Amino acid sequence: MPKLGMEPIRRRQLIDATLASLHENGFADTTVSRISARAGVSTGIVHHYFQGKGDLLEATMRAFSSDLRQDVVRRLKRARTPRERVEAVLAGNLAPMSFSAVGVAAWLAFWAQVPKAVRLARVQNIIIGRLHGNLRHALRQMVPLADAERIATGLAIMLDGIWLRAALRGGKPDAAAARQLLIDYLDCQLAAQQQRC
Amino acid sequence: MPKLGMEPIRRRQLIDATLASLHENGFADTTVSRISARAGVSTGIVHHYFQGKGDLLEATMRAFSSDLRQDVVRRLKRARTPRERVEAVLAGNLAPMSFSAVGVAAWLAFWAQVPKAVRLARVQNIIIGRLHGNLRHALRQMVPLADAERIATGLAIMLDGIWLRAALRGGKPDAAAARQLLIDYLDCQLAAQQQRC
Amino acid sequence: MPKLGMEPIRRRQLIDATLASLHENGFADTTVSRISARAGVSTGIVHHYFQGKGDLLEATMRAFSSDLRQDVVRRLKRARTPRERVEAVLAGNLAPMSFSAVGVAAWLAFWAQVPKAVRLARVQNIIIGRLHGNLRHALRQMVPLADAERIATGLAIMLDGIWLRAALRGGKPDAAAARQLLIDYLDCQLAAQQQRC
Amino acid sequence: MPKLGMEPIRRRQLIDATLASLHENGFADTTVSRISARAGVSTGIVHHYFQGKGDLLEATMRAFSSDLRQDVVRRLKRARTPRERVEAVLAGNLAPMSFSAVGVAAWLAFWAQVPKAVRLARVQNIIIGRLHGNLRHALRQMVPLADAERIATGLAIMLDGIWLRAALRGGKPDAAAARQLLIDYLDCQLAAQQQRC
DNA sequence: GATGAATGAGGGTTCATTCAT
DNA sequence: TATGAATGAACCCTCATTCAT
Repeated sequence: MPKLGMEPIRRRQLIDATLASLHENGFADTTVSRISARAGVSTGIVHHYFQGKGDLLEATMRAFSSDLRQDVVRRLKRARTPRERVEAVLAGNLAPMSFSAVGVAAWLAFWAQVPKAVRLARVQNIIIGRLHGNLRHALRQMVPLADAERIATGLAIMLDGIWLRAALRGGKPDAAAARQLLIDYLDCQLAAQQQRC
Repeated sequence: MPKLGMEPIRRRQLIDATLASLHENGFADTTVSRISARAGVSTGIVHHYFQGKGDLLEATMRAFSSDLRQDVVRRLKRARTPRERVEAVLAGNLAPMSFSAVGVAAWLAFWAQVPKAVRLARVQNIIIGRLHGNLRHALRQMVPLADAERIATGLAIMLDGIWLRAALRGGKPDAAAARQLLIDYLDCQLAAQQQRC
Repeated sequence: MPKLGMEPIRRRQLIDATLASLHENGFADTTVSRISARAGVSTGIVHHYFQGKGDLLEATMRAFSSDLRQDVVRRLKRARTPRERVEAVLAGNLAPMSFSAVGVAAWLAFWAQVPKAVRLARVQNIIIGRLHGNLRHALRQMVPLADAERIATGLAIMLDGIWLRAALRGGKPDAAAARQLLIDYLDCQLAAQQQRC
Repeated sequence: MPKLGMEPIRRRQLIDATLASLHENGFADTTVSRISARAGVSTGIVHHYFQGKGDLLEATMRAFSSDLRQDVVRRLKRARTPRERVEAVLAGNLAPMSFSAVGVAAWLAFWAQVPKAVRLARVQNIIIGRLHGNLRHALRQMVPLADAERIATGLAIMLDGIWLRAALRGGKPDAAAARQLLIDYLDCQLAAQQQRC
């Protein structure tokens, strides 16, 4: 008699083990057998719940981005003003759940695969699009469209730089300093825009 | 007498082939045999001029960073004012020689190895240190130290974000747009600082 | 459920194939692929059941020495007098199971690795120690300790010479002639010792 | 203008370097490049003075055995009685020049190649033949032929066992202890033979 | 559902040998 | 005579994947 409902459990186990291994071993040393060992299952199981290693990696990237997204959405719902919405997006991208040692390390590993892995590139595009969209939409209510576009791009790129640096430095990322840098950029740009009017 | 003086020639050939392969095949598929094939030599030659694959990769990273550095230094020499010096550093980091499709792709590949490759991490730290130092030093003559520090960090992180995005997008990087973003950030910060006085 | 209990079977298969290859191809040409081919399995399997080639070689040496030891122990159990015990040790070291064309060839190959392979040296030391101990203990009951020591050493060294010669000559070792030589040595020494009293 | 008469010098350099490497690195790690490095010449030179690595190894074995032989011959010339001649042969095989850490290590390495290297086997056979011949001839004048044969074999095999043990133990071989063992064997056998008459 | 035994292609690396100089 | 650049085959080993159980 087969155990029922194991699928979501096993998938999550393997995805978590993949994230952990990306952080601990790096992409090159994240093998199927290491992932399954960390998940406490056999190697064969990976191909039972995923089509292969590539599929597992893609699922991991999606799961991670989905977590991040949900956090941002939750924060956006609580935001009352456009400014609060911008800050909600930034805060969501710096929340400890995602902006962690494991998170940034895994994400850097994914980035490096994007240029050659079409499936991962697709996920990456969606994430970038969502981030830009969220920022643009909120900023649009504070400044003209062209400025909103420009500032959104600046914030998004700076956010990428922040994640990258966090991954390169290792250790627990400093969310406070990161937030400071972004808010500083935001304030400066908004002030300059005000002045031009 | 054997052929003499082949070492620098072969080393450069292999380094160039490595850069090309990182761009074309990605890090995972950059194998010794692919590198040597592209360089038009046998696989054995790699171990004749380098300690191994890891050594070749490190040498490639160093060579690339050295090229970039020389470009920056050359530009710094021509700069007359502090402002020109800041712009020289930025321009050097966006010059077509380094900020190219091949360059950013290779660099992303290296970034991904940094967390697990101590040797590459060392190179990376030197580069970051140099970039921050150059920016800080020039800015120091325009604004108070604390502000110089802050703006230098902002510019450096944004520069990383820009390279990352360029690598993720693929194709020829848009240096003009990148410069715009950085100059915009710089001007905005300098203006804000002026106002506070 | 996968096939269970394959480990001891496969290990023995591979160890036997290693012994055969050492005899047939010599140490230098005993490669993982030749061993696995002879065992009728893939090359990968070697690293499934052993840490690597070195581990397999060590395991082979241990298995061989263990076989030899068990034979000696069995014979020692049947021996009633000290003299019978000495002969039991010698006979065990000349029994067809170990003192065969394959056995002596493999053993010569191992000897040659001992000076540079710490792991194998360890095994070798244990074997030598056991041989000396067994001989000394039995002789101790026939002659004074100093003589027992001396005769044991003579027998052990002669045994090594016999195995070495057998390996160098090739073909089926001549156990009868070897036994003759050893018994001759033993008798001569015992007689001389008697006379001195 | 070519340097003349380099051949014997270079050959000897390479042979000495080979012996040294066999002792230091073992057979498996005695490569052409290590040998030539130790001899202070280029790798190509080996194939200039020898047909290849195998030829160099054979030449090394021959040179070593030739040295040993000359030492024995010199001692035999000085021997006045049959007994002195037996002892001369034994002493020659235990003289520090050959019976050294380097010598026994190199010799063990050669032994291991004998079963699969016809050329080396040939050299080995000559050496063994010479040793047996010398011993037999001297003993023939002291005891009946059958006994001379038997004792010569015993001494020769024990000598092999002694060299083998010395190689396995490492460090400087103990010639005195070895001589003791052989003389002890010789005396015992001669005494027993006397008695039988 | 789950195992882990088994495969075999492909990885980096070493090495004896050749050859232009 | 002597060099060392260059080759390419063969080495050990790792790995994603498959499959009988």
